[in-house]
Amino acid sequence: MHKDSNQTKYSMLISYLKEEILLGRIKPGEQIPSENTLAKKLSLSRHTVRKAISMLANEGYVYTEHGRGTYCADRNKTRVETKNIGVITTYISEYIFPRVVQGIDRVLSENGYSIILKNTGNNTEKESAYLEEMLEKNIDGLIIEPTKSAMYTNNLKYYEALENHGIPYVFIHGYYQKMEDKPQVILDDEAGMYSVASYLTELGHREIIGIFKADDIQGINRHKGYARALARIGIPYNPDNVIWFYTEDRAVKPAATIRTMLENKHGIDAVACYNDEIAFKVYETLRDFGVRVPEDVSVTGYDDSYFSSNCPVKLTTVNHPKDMLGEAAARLLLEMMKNPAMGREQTRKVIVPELVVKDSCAKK
Amino acid sequence: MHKDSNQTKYSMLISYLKEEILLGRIKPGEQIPSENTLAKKLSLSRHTVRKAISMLANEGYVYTEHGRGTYCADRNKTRVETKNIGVITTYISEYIFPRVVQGIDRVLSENGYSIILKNTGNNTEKESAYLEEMLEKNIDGLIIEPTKSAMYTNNLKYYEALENHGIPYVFIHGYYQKMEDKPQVILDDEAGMYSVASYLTELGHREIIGIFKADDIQGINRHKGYARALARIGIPYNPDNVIWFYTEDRAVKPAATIRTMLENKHGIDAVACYNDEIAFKVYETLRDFGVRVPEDVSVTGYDDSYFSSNCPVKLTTVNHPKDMLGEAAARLLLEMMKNPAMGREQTRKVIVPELVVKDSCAKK
DNA sequence: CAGTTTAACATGTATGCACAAGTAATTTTA
DNA sequence: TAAAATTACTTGTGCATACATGTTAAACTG
Repeated sequence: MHKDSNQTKYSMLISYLKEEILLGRIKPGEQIPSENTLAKKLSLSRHTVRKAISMLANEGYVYTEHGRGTYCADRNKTRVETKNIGVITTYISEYIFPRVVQGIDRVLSENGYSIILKNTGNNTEKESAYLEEMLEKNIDGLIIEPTKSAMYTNNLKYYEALENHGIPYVFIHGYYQKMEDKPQVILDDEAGMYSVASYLTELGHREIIGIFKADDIQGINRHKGYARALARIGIPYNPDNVIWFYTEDRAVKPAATIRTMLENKHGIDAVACYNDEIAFKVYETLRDFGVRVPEDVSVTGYDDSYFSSNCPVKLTTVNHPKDMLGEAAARLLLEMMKNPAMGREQTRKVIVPELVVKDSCAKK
Repeated sequence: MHKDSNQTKYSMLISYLKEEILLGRIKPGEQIPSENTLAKKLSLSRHTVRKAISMLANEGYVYTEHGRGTYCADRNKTRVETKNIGVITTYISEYIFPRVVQGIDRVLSENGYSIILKNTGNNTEKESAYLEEMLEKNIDGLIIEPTKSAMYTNNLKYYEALENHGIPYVFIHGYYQKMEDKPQVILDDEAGMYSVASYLTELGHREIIGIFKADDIQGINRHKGYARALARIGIPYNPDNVIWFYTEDRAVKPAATIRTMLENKHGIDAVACYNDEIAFKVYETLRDFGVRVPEDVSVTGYDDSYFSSNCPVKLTTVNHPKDMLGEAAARLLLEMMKNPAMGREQTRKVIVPELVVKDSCAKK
């Protein structure tokens, strides 16, 4: 420290440390001496050292961590915090979305962040537009439910841009297959459907119809769980027992196909449905056909929604830890913002849902 | 200074001064009390006061002049459009909230705006905190569903501050009685319940039980419509036929009271319920008691939600133009931002809901 | 040896004191 | 009366001390 002496002590210390950092003698991430060490070495009071360091922190040269120490910042990467987090959702399942957003909001609000909300309506072009808008808005982080997660996406460039800008993001509820190593919080759909299908086989059912959604990764995974559960006890996979539908079909196709099966006397022991809404429709179709649930046919739903509890025969289903999903995503994002260099193992969180047994299944 | 006590002293002082500035009680250019004055008045050390002031200076709220004093900065001069609109909602009716937000989002997104979302969980203190946060975030406008709209509020100062800063705001779904001339988009709850109750009287019913929520303005207004419809055809108002409940009661009290009435052979021709959820529970209670709907007793809901369509006997109800409500609020706000000097007549929008006749009512 | 406790050390909050230095109004002085 | 000195304020710099709180690694314990 060899500066003009008509300056103040703290400003001398500031210029000294600044120089060390700018000349690369203290490297980004490197710890600088503790306040007490500096004070002793330079014969200053701790207060004076502290003032210098706090001003350096304000200018972005260093950052402090309570209880650990003070570190040299990487000045190329520091951006202005907006305290806003982007949240992009897709097609809104009315009974899932609000709770997930609530979970996210709870955690983020506690930490002084706000949500900027966008809905894509499962429209890929809107997803592009909103990702671009988020980049412009200088958000501090992003939580996104991918649009048509089982299909091809050409929005990869936006995710790269986010990475280049050092803006962390977390997939929620689904992911693109090209990006399966990216940060994500998802439900184990395969395990969920596996437990449902296993439950049905254990009740003695063999002709188990499966109804799955074809354009979401959730549908793909639930189908896997279904197939695995049947395979486990040696039931050969029968494509005639599987009904696939798309977002656009969902109000008609599943119920109509079941009706056709009934008319054609296709053997049915049980129906494992993609979700409660489908299960509710299947229940109504069976009832209208004079088939009793669960005495003649067992039916299962998925999501543990109001469809499951409002159905005259309460539907056995799989719970959907909506709040937890949102909270977990928000927590992961907060951690990533704190510690930008998190390993891949730490950024994938899988929540295993649980079977909820109600009244719609019986032994064969 | 009346902030939470688990904060530090200097941060309490910071929030106090920030509030004074944001609410316009200290005006730009005005001198704030000297460090010693503040220290003495608040029983703090000068150092603590100094720390608070230096942080405020860093954030641009004040500026200091050596030897002269500390002054309030003019933050309006640095304000730019953020293209962000604040949306504050309260207790989340899961089946209403997402659609309203969707409606708001559709209109705002079309115009290049984004939503910053906050939920108060019907907690007045959270409402304060979020209003303050919105003021800090430099939003371009605000749509807010008031918390506990039938009760007293002491958040008026924040609305005044919004006006001082030239930030337009719109109440949605409810309003405070002290602020009934402020911009708002609401449903005509009185008219809605009036049409339901009139429908029931026209079917020949006379002993009409009414179930209403006591802590929302909606409940108060629906009760008015109920009373007016009965009065119209000369039925005297009978308090024994009216059941009041609170947010905390809602799962138990309405159904329990109906059960008691049945046990006491209280005459019941029809039950007009506050909403579909209540109506669903009432239906179940009647069914369990062996009372047929609609042959013995007619039941009506309100909101045209999934409860109405999932009920074994589809419930006659009143539609809730959720999307329209959100859209109307967003449009009104956009107009106000364009033309800041809008007259009062133009800023109040009342949407009249419509009766939706289904299967739960019959002639007497 | 895995799990817990403890001690050492980091930053964070808060107080007290002393004096430096800039500003503005009042008082004194030539 | 005009310039200078005084005085009473303001913010700025600096030191000593105390205890609170978070982190980490070494020591201890079952």
